[in-house]
Amino acid sequence: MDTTLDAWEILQAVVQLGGFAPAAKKLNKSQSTISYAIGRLQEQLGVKLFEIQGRKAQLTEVGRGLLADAESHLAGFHELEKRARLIASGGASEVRLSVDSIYPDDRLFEVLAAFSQKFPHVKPKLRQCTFLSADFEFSAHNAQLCITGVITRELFARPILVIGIIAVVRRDHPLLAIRRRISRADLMQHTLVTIENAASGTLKHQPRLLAQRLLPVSTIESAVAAVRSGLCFGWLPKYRIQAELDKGDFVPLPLPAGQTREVRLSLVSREMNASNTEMNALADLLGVSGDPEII
Amino acid sequence: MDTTLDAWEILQAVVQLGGFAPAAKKLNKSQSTISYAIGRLQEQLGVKLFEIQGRKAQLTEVGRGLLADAESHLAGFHELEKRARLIASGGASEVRLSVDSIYPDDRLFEVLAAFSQKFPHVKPKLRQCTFLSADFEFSAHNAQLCITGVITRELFARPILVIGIIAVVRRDHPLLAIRRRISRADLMQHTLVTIENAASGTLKHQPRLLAQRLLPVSTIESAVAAVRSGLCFGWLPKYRIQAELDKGDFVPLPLPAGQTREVRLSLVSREMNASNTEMNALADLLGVSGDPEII
DNA sequence: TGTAGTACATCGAATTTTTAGATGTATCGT
DNA sequence: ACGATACATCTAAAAATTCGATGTACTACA
Repeated sequence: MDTTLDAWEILQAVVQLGGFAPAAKKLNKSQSTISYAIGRLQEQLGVKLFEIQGRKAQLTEVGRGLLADAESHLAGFHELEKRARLIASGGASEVRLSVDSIYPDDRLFEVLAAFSQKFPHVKPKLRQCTFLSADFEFSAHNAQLCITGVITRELFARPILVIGIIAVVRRDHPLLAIRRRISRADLMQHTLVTIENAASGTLKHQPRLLAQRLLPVSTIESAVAAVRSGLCFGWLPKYRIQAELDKGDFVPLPLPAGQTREVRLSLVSREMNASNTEMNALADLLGVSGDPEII
Repeated sequence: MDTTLDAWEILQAVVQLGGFAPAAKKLNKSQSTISYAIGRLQEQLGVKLFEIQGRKAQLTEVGRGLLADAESHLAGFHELEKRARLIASGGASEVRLSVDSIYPDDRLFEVLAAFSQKFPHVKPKLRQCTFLSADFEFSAHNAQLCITGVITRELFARPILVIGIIAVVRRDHPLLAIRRRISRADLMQHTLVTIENAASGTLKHQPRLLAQRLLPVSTIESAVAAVRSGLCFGWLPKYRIQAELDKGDFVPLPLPAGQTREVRLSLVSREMNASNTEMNALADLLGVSGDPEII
């Protein structure tokens, strides 16, 4: 990393205040320091950030583009330092939770609300993972708790929820016109919506047929919408399409037995550490104590 | 800003490689430099990042939490430097576009696809603004082009699209049982879904009745879902609920004339600068040349 | 139980980076 | 043309970072 946070911050100040001298005054530095910092930043990046128009320095288009992105990350580090100092002063603690996006939102927020009420000073930090991403997201987010269906490493995992997945189509889909049991070959004839992980590979839990025509989407919502459009069939969590099933808009495909799927979600934690009261309370609310519910 | 990017990067390396010495080797620094940097970072943040367990330094829970956030922003700055150097080598340029979330997605991506095909080296940077946020988002994102319905400043704006907004309910909603013309008083009796800007105030284009029971949501999708649930009525873009209207699931409220709304989206740009070919091409694709379409 | 080896901390000197103040150059308003 | 403004450059001083050496605490192994 060549550039420094200070340099970007100086750039931001110069642009906001419209000149080197005001920025210098605000940052309690000399004007030459500002000039030096800007010059250095330009040199490191290899681009001109300012263009001298008359006696004013005007941000270039390139500079505008780079600064636009830099500002959010700059704010991120400010936030980070603030948080650290809050923690330092004993102000707050946090519990980091990564949740697979297949986990029902209402359930999640209900739990989070209950938790926040019980531990008002503890900030639950949530990260909604992409669909069925494995527990390595866990380490990426450095989460303490992770709700996932795919467990690859030797971690402490407890089952909490089983989500039924069924293959459905819109009520007027041609697959429903077939009178006999639907075979794999029948499915091959039609487009299947799949939920792809933006980052890496595709979903594993969906029984994939080779050479299947696929419609990749990025969220469960989009997949439901795709099926609603009548364009394709899809393997979807039952609870997410209950309304459509009740109304008769969506119809489950009459597949041979064994063709229903389920995702077994587990709560994964780093250690079976009993010492962290807050974490254990959250785990409890998420349902580790009882038998896994089936929806 | 007290901390430096270098310090965070060192922290990251130490955690990734599991020790001071390996991190030192990787970063081409001496071990004492690493030790100094970590010590300084801890001092600046006021928290212990590592705990010495035996002769190994173990990341504390606090450290894990802070690093988790820092990593994404760190990656952001790396990305930023990379991009700057790409631009420096004449590799690429970009067009930054901010779009109100009410703008139809399919239309947007169609335009973007056509644009990318025409200018493969130009990266269109997209930002989907929140619903009906004004053009000050424009400056926040430093966008060159902005599609918005609210124009507050003296900028160069050209109308491109008119989106019809209608009040709808689910077909079994009690409001439809009223035989006479629906009055304001009738509407007051029922819950209205509103799309709130996460950042600031609420939507202005919806005729708000005082003391109306409100259900605030954050996206148009959620608002549609709320109406679909039958819980409330809502002012929604017609094009987004066409399917529901056609099927008869949603029914427009028979309001007195003048109670239909529309959002007039304009393409706003900083200057009427004719020099930027790419920007003008994108503007063209977005429909500035013809009359604004009405949907 | 002693000894070699590993891992991080600390120290002091050398180096590098950053800073301020003075000065230079170009531009603007009058 | 003049003084004022805005940024660039120069130089010396101040601050920080860096390194290698050494110190301390622990582990593993004999």
